[in-house]
Amino acid sequence: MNATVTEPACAETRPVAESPALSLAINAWFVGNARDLPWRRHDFGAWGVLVSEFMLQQTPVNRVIPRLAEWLERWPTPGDLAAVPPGEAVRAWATLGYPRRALWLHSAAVEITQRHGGVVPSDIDELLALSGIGDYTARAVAAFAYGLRHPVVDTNTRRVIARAVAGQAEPAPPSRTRDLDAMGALLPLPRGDAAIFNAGMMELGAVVCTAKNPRCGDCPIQSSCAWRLAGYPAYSGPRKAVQKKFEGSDRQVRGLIMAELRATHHPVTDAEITGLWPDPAQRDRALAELRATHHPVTDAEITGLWPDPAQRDRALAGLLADGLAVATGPGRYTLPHE
DNA sequence: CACTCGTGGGT
DNA sequence: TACCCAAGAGT
Repeated sequence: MNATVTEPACAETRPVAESPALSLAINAWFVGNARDLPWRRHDFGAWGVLVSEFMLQQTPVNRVIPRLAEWLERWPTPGDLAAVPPGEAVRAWATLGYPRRALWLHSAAVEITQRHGGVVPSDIDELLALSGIGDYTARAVAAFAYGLRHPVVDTNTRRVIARAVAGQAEPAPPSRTRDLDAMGALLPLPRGDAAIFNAGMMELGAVVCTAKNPRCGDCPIQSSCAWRLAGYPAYSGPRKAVQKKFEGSDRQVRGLIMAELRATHHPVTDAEITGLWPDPAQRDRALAELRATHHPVTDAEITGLWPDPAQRDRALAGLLADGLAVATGPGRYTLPHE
């Protein structure tokens, strides 16, 4: 690590890379140009950071911000979330996408409550043991919530390293050890500087060194960027797998069923209702009204969502297998309520 | 490892 | 219009 650079520019593998110039320039830029995002507030807390990281997995910042605020207002601690049924988390997740994350976040809250006394752990391995937390999220929480010195590598960081250090237009396919080593070699020694550098690399990749149409003229490291110095060579590596078309896909059907499930509610028992109000006639009228809008999703409704029976079956089976839907009776489904 | 998993904005 | 892309994780 941190070997002193004694060779001039001809050492092709690492001329600029291990010089501290990169982190110095990026940190200076980040301090002056970082977006004012909620999870960067000093008092945001580890739970808030963890929730934000779950939401930010594959969902853009702008869509996360309002859901995150609602979420933390409703469930200010892991224990608050752990106390409600998982379906409530899925409903509050709304249209952020990939609703399994809501289920996993709920599970993580339960695990934090049970195993860690309701305190978000700071240890990488303990974080990795939580549901829905992988290499990126574990390190992000440790670094951003607790200020610990770990390399944090996301898709932005990988792209910045590929360009600025390796001189390539796009990063090679992700490789855990190689990516962590590459970032680890660039990471400043002081904890605080390391945390800023982790965030700064991500920020640079998010707002300047973007996947398409990078704004190289605004880049704080343009003068040392290996990609620029090489004349912006085009990417020549393996082609990234093209995302399958969403329109008409099983995924779209899942999404439609999920939207229906989010609009439903846990079936209330007669006993619960009896306890709410003394007058039976009034109870029945209120219940009839509720059933018109709040009821388990029925097979008939699902049939109306999509014409292809095979796709409907696959989508529903997938949701049941994932625990995003549960059967509450023959042909009746709701979000998980236990 | 390749594949799957939502949703919506940008170009 | 059809892609492309987005602070990944689990199987």
